[in-house]
Amino acid sequence: MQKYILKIQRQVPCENIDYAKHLNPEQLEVVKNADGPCLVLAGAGSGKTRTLIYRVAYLLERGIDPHNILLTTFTNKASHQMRERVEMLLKKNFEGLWCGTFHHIGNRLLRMYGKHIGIKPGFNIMDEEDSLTMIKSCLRELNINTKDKFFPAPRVIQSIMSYSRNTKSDISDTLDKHYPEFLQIADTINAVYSLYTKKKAGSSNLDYDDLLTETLRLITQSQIVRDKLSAQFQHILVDEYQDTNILQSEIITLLSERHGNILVVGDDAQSIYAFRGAAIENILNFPKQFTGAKIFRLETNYRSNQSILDLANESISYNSRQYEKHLHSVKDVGEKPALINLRDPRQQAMFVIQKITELNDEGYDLKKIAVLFRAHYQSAELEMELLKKGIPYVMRGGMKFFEQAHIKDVLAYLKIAQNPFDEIAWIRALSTEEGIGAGFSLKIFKNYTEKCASLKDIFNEKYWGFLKNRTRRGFEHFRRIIADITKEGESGNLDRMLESIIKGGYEKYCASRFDNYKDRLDDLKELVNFAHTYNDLKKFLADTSLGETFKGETVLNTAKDAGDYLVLSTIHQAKGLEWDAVILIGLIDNQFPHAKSKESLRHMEEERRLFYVAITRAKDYLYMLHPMTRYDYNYGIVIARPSMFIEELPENVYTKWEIEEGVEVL
DNA sequence: CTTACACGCTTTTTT
DNA sequence: AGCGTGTAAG
Repeated sequence: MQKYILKIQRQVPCENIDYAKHLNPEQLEVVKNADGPCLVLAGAGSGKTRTLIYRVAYLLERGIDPHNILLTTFTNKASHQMRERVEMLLKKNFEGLWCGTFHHIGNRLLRMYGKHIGIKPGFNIMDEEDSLTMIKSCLRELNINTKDKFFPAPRVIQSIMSYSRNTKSDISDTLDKHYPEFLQIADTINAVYSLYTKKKAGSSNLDYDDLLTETLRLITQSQIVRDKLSAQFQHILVDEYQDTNILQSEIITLLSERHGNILVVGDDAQSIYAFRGAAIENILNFPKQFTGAKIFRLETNYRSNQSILDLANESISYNSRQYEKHLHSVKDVGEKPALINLRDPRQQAMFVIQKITELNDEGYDLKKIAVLFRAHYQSAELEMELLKKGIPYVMRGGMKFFEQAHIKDVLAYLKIAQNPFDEIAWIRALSTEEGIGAGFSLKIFKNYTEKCASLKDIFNEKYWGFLKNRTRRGFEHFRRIIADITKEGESGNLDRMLESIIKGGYEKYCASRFDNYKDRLDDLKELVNFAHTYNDLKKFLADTSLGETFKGETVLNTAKDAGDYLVLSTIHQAKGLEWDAVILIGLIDNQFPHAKSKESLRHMEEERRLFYVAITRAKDYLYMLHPMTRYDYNYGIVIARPSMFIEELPENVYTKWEIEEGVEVL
């Protein structure tokens, strides 16, 4: 073999960006000197994203090739924004840049190199619901009596398995630490786990957790791949490091083996994902793990006024385990956060409405205001009032576009075309056919896997004699659709494939099954439009499964046409965002902190960090609301105590407001 | 075997 | 209040 060097022309490194002008000295230090292992402790609102973006731009300007940079983010949205901002800064596109969530990066690596560890590049990705369906079918197959009151619900089994995988511990460990009541059935759960693993492999499916565990296995087991990748990634940058888990930290450790340029950014005070396996130890132990690591601190807050920050600092000081920080604001003292006691959730909703109306009149667009809460159901009353008053709003999170039944039904057919042994997809698609329900779907799929060698064999009559009447007609329809999409698929026409599913029968099914079928048909049209931008089925399906959004948030009908709308969000979803005014609702005991978190100090401290995250979203105004009653599904309306996160605060960090009802005659 | 309907149980947070 | 399971009818 002969080596041939292809010379790649690069622009001469020249500094176009005036870094010193755009960044403060703390940030500048990071941008210019973050070589080798580096930990950046970035307080809330300290411009951590900005710093990362400028660091990437700086590297690119110095001639580092984009494909040698790996930048991981927490959400898809964040990754798009980062890429965009880097491109805006340098006025150039960087296609090659590796930028995305760990799950995305894992997906990409496994498609490219999975074959080294026996993973087919055409694998499908299961979302949480798919994985739950598979767990249920495992339970059935193993003849486990799930009706026993004592037996954990499938959802619980799912979280046990997922948690143990994300923390790299075995099932019994997880049970011992977090679900001691199920310790005695560890064997059963292990049996479910191994069948689940087997089924997944058999149907060439990866679930979300696999995207991490298999990526780690890939670079652990294959020396060739590890060498290649660790040579490639000259610079690795990780955002939100406080919320990474042990798998993720091992992945980046291995990937940085060769060059050692690993820059992690985070704030231990904002670690809020331990419940799904995030290891706050990653950030706490980073200096120990990488001896000689440089530590940077970003302690200037550009977001909140000093009063809001004082309250935040006071609150977080009740937590024991943390890095020492001294966050200070560049803004004035500003207005003290308001603490408001309301009679009940309804009065709370009325207060919110009046307050946002006032703020609106003062010149704050609705978009500058957010209502935040611990859990989705806390927003029910408010949503009703907003609808009544015709105030446009957007609920962040909630049901995602690609998680809706009608979207998943249609995509199931495409998944079969992509990966003909995808059990979940078969069952899903078949179940939408008339005359075929849960029972026959499974029978048909079993028959297919046992007798057929390829998808073509579904057209071979000798295998399908056992189907009669209605079921047969349903199956024939299914075959016709498969035939159509296979044909369209040959020319790589994704939108035509979708059209043949929708027009070929799903439309009718949709109308008969859903009463809001018109909205759903509109969604399907949008799906077709979205598909039009793709020419690779694999990529299209991966993007849809990983929750790549194309509409941004689900904008409610009321808000669709009104350019301005209020944001409603869980605190988790509000991470990384900011608003001029933040209204925190439902600050009551058992809801926030959540009842289940009171069992251990660890959980309590995580809840307090969540409270900290909520407070530090606010720039100018912060309203903390606690109604005196709440609705309990066992007892009906019950008295609610204020959250301990409020009660523990000294009274000088907030202003108490008294509510009096005055009658306004219209 | 499918479908329709009623009851009862549950509700944290999510890539 | 909504979903999933359980039951009875087609």
